[in-house]
Amino acid sequence: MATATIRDVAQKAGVGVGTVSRVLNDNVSVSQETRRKVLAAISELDFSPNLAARRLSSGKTMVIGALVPYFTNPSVVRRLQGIVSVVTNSVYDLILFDVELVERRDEYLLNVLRRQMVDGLLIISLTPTDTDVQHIQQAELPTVLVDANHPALSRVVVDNVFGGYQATKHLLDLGHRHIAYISDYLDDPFNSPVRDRFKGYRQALAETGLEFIPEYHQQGPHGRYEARAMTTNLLNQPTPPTAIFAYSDTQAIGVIEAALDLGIKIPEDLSVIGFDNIEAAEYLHITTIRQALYESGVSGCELLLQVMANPMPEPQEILLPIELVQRNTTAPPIH
Amino acid sequence: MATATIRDVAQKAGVGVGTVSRVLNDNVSVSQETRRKVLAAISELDFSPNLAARRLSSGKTMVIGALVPYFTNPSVVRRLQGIVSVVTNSVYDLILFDVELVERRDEYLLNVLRRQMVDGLLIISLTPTDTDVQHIQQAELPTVLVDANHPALSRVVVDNVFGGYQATKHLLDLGHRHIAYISDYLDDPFNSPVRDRFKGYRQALAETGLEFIPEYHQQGPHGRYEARAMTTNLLNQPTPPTAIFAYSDTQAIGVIEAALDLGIKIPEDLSVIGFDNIEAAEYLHITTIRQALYESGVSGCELLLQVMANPMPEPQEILLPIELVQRNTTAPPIH
DNA sequence: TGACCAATTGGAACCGGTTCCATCTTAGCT
DNA sequence: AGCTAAGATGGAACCGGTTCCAATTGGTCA
Repeated sequence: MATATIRDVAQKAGVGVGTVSRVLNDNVSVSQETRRKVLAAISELDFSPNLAARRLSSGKTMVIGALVPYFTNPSVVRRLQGIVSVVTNSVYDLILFDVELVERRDEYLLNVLRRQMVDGLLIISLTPTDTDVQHIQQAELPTVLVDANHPALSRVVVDNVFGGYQATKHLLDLGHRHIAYISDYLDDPFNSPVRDRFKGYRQALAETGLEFIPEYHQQGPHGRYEARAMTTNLLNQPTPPTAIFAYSDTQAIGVIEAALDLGIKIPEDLSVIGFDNIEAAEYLHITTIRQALYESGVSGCELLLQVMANPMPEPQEILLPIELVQRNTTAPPIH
Repeated sequence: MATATIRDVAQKAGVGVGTVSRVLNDNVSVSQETRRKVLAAISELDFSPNLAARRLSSGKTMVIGALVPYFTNPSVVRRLQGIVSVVTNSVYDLILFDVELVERRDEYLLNVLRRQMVDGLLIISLTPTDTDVQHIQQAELPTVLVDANHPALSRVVVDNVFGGYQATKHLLDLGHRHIAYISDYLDDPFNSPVRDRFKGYRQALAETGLEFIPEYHQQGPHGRYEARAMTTNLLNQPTPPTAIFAYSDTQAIGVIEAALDLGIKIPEDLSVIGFDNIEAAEYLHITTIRQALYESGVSGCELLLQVMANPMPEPQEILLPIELVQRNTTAPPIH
């Protein structure tokens, strides 16, 4: 069956197309009787308005976009789950843009902006440049950052400096004095948390009067295997660290595996603390800094819906709490 | 800036709108010189074609839909990651429909079909009813099932009966004779794997001359906590099982936690085998049946793209292999 | 040289909604 | 009774692309 159009409905109901449109969009003035007739015609023809046409004429897409980096990253997935839970209960649909290659990030953003693909945009764990922000503002697209920061955009963030500080402080409090940090590349322009946590790490060290030892900071691509390699580097040094702060739980798992390989006991010989509190951290009893991943998605999406409904003059910031979760991978050093 | 339209481009380039459209869609006959002029005008005006308009006039949405149940389920996430990896490298965008409530499943499907929201549809882990299939065929929407089965639709599947058989056989081969199965509700019409694996379980038992003991089958909502409760039920029986086959790794984790609570040692006192081989199974060294989750998403999406490009008269079936992964949660029974 | 054909191009019609404006009722008020 | 205002309705114009048809141009061949 060729799908019915609004004109078919109008004809069948004996009214004009404008009236049918009014019935479809409720709220406007249509008499009871007319509405009844139109609804009857609609159900008789099994009519459902064509989305593309509706979008073109109304200028609204009824779609929210989510720009995510590395959809394979468990913390990103968790945030997305929060987003999905909110979108599912709204009138919007969700379109997913996965940025696997940082070089293609721009392309995506511009594409989304210029083609009016979405009514609102969530950017996850990708710090936008000033140029990006300019583009966004020019396009007047409601946008919310989740786990990324920019003064000109609304955002849901966590105090990563404090998180890095807290993780390091925990190790210091246990008595460790040789504390390493393994992380993603510090100079990744789109990853600001990696720098913030590093800052917190150094603050805690400085506060205790410890010097920062460059050899104790290893950086590389994100991932379990990469973390494993970095850990081996660390543990083969003349004075190996007695504790390792990993930028993410995923990396902490790599650290643990490397230690296992080398016959180094955790937490007796080596303390490990991660970050994020992904599910696997719970299974493996990894001490970590919990951040509200799922909730960040929920809040981010709720904030976006608000901004879309009535644009706010000032960008909003929602700060989510973090918390040390002590489990079984940290303990005082032996000597 | 009000975004430029194709007519603005036409005017600036001194050509007709048809010509601009031809340039945009390549392949048709446009002279070198004209093409150059048009492209110049396009870049000068920073023009990008409006998607809604393109969709309306061409009838193509350039969007693929993915209908998934419980986006929080790790195996579903893994499949989706496979899908995303393929979609990202295609010209299509991905729209995600998360069905949290089974009752709303129909609503989603009909909505997607009738409003021509997508050019192709992937249905993950949701077995469609005959009525659903009728609707899909009526709408002539290219559709591929992933981890779900229906003879009239193309699909990517795994032999779940064999999987259940293999898991149970592994336990039998180790010498177990009291083997329980914990699973989702068997009568969930949209979850056929749960029944298939159960069938395999019973086949293996029967083949060994063992009777099926109803008390050894526990069913309930999917989840770690629910699995924990079911395990406690099992282990408190007069003759508790010496081995448990869990429908999913997530449930196997619940089983392990319950055993830990009760001071029951794994694998010495209790063997546990899961299904799926999600990442956590690797971390926790759970013996399981590996199915190619990520690959199922990849193949499913590739198959869909094929079907969309040139519709096939016959529905295709791709059967992915499964494999026993022996780790540390299964061993021979003590007595 | 004239007929014919292919390549190129312009632009109207169309996709199926929304929206605005003009028109027509009808009730309310003096 | 006459006038006004509010409510209901029809339908043209519009959103911004694609596509088809007709027209123009230039080249080829007999």
